Amino acid sequence: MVLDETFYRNKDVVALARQLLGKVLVTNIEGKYCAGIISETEAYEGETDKASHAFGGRRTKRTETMYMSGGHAYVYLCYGMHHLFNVVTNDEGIPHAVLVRGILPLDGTEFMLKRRNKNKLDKGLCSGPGTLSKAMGISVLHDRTSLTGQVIYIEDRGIKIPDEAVVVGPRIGVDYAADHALFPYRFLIRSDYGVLFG
DNA sequence: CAAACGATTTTCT
DNA sequence: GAAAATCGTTTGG
Repeated sequence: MVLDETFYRNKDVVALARQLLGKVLVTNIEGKYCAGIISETEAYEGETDKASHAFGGRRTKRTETMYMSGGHAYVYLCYGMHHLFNVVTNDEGIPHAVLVRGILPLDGTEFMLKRRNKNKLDKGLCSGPGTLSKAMGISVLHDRTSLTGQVIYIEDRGIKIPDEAVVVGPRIGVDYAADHALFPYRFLIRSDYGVLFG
């Protein structure tokens, strides 16, 4: 089934980040169908989170997307060259979001390889927030896209990730957030957990 | 209006 | 392991 508003409006962004593991991210971009299992996420707890763009209730043209109601895409450019894909959560006015940092290729891998200029499926195809966006065809053009539409959405295909297969730890690349960078808001599927490729 | 910088990736040593 | 690539957003004058 396709996840709907009920899922995205969850008030606990950290719990939602955990629940996204094992869900399937689908894109229909440029007429190409691609899908992958979400394997790594990070929660960004809006106004109270130093690592969030919306810390302290900051509202700018860019961060405005995060104040939308849960179930929209927040995509922005990082380091001048990487498009990072986030899922906006909670109700309108509350800037919570989950950064998707990694997926495991499922469908449309040929398109992903082409977009990434690669020949064969390797571990690095979609293993970072920038590379997965590139492989899936997601760019800043998709900022504010509804995740309950046809272009980008997330499905539950019944894949369950047990707690013992999940690694929880501090977030990456947010050292500037001092103590908040240490919060255990990062979730990833253990690399040796073989639901997928064994 | 100018300057600094970042929720990163790739490449080279 | 280190460093470069690269540009929109944000911040300060």
